[in-house]
Amino acid sequence: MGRAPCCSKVGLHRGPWTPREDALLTKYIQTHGEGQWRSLPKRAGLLRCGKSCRLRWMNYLRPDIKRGNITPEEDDLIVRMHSLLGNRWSLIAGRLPGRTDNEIKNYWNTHLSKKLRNQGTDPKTHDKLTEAPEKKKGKKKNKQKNENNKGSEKTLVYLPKPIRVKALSSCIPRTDSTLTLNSNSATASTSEEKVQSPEAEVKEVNMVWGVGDDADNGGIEIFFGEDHDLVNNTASYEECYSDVHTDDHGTLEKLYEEYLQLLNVEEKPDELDSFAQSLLV
DNA sequence: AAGACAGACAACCGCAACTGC
DNA sequence: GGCAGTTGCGGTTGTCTGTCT
Repeated sequence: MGRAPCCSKVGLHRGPWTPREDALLTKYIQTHGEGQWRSLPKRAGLLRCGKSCRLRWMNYLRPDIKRGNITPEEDDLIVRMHSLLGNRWSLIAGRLPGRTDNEIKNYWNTHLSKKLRNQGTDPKTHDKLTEAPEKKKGKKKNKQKNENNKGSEKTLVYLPKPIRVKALSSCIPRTDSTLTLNSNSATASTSEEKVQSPEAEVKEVNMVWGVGDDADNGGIEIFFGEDHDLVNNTASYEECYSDVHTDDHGTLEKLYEEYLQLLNVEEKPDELDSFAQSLLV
């Protein structure tokens, strides 16, 4: 609180990135790896704030990013994930390999919310709209954005604060994981990102995630980690190093089903119910 | 052809969570 | 436990581009 925004320094570039800036950033990260965003611009010779560099890398320059052409299957998965998770774009993006939270957020705001509205579904709650689909507004654009919430009666929907997934590994690529589940736990395996350094040994690590007791807080926690012993002993997982092909409708379908399973695990109904409620309310 | 408008999406901002001291 | 620095997330805004008049 009260801290000055990191981009407030005068003399720093803002706005669209130039190819040269992209090249500098990419080259630097390929050599030195991600992180240290605050000092990165200076070391990379960029007149940008660290935040801007991080955003540019995460959303556009990372080698594993897939741009454009959201498939109908992905489209469908996004809608259904949104109905489960709400505006947790990073969680949704994490289940769509190669897609970023920003891209999904934009896609939602520009395409999907309209599409749902036209289908008579409230894009926020995924309930059926009682009124006819909103007519196309006339010509006000940006300025009108803020007005939208003023005039109309707002339905208050309680959404719990987003829970931050505990990262037990310092560098887990969010967008390149395949989930495999059994009935007791959710596990995932991931091929570790290779951007740290061209010289860096490419290592492949099994990543696991699951739901467990959070004894400290008396609740449930979701965790990610590098090893299966992070999951309870009964956990099993399949080794899966292959890339995820999101064109594969079956894979996306499976991901969604697995989420549903996660929310319906029978072993700890009370805790999981509350967990599920926290996501769904 | 030119201006107005709307759509799309890249980028920014503020804040919360995390981390290390 | 408190504080300050860093990172990540979601909401919002700015700008570019295509389409319409």
